[in-house]
Amino acid sequence: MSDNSGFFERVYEVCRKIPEGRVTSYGAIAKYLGAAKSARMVGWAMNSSHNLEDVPAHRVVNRNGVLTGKHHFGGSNAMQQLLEEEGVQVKELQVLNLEKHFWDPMKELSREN
DNA sequence: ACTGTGACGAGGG
DNA sequence: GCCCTCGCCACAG
Repeated sequence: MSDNSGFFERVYEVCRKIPEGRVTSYGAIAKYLGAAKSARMVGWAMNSSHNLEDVPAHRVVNRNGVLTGKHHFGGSNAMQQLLEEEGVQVKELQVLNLEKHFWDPMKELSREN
């Protein structure tokens, strides 16, 4: 834990901080890590975190609010299912009321919390 | 050491 | 307003 030796570990940590019923974008996480241009790396990091149950990758969607990574969740709509179970409305792999469910790490983690 | 990749994002046509 | 292209940067082979 806290093995911030690599960029990936950073992503994992932020993902774990995502509260239930909330979603964030790869770009938001990347920006929080100081690498806004490495949004792609965030998603890729999730690929490695795929084995880690501590990382709720299903709460991470793209800027469009689309469950882009659902394809990596086992090929089923497990990702959408999980989000709906948490109270996030999802329609056709797209999160409804994204702004309402959006969770900004920079904003939320920036505060005292 | 080098190249390719990749669950994105922003910009341009 | 939608579709396409480019950029980007850390990690794996």
